[in-house]
Amino acid sequence: MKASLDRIDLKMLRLLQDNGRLTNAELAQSVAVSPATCHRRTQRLFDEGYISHVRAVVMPQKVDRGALVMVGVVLDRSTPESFAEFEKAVAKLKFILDCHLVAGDFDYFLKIRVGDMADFNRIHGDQLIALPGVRQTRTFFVMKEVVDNAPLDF
Amino acid sequence: MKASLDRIDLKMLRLLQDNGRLTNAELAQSVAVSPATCHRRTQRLFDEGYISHVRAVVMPQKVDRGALVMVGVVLDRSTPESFAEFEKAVAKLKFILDCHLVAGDFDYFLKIRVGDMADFNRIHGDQLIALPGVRQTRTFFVMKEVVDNAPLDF
DNA sequence: TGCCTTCATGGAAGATTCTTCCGTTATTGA
DNA sequence: TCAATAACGGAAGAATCTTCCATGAAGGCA
Repeated sequence: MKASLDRIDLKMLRLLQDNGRLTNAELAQSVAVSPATCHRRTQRLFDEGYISHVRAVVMPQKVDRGALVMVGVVLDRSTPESFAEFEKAVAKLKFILDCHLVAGDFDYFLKIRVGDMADFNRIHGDQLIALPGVRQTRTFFVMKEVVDNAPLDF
Repeated sequence: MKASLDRIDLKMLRLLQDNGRLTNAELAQSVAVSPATCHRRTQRLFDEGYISHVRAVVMPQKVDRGALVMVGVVLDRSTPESFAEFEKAVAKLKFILDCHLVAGDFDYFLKIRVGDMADFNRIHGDQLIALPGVRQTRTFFVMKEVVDNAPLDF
């Protein structure tokens, strides 16, 4: 958005996106500036919000969250209050990775991670269709994760 | 999967997921072990694949990738070769964040980030419908990102 | 029980890195 | 051209990393 990122900043962003554990010294060498300058620039990337946070990516299969499900949701009514209530309730469900208001045949798309299909069926019955204003849901079980959460290309 | 994670390992995973920049010393203090032990445990979490990588999360809006689109794809034929060819081609398109083979009305679901709708329309015409074996696509423009890529709850 | 093996832990210390200050250089605008 | 502003790299004290080693706990077995 802002053109206030020069070639060095962009390279730093890409390197940190690929490896958030890079030390300042390594990063400095990779972009050919001094550690002091690199430190200052990195700090700016955080301070000005170019990097929102740094996250260790936990392998879902290793912590019993190997099942991925996409769910399309249609609400009863298309009122702002109805949307707001739904979104507020969704925010409390920690197994929901994505929740996006979309244009098209659905109102919302959800991306959900659980242990297995049995888990999902229980959650679907207990918590999803119980969300406020839900008229119908359509479930798409993910059979193969071809690409999941790829790094941003910029 | 493996029950080889004790309470300390799990806490470390959660803390590192929330903040991948935690220093070893800080993490050690948070989970009440010595820096040496913490260092050894962290290394194990990486070596054994509990943490696949650490990533700086770049704000899409700041690098002109503010538009998010979900796309459902149906292929011409449901043969293994057809699927393989499609997946191979998808892997080369860097603007695709997610690509999942699903059960249901679609064959694949894509999650795509671009600069704006004009960008997407160009990409849709040039690259998406040109993917091998695509019979039809259905586009869902994201109007509001309620939750995007939430941390894994485990 | 007593002993041995195995394993995880914390202290310690040299090596590395971080973080900040400061003088210098490059860029901008009048 | 010249002054003002911003960005740069060197340097150094503080903090951290990384590894080695000795200690102590847990489990198996006679």
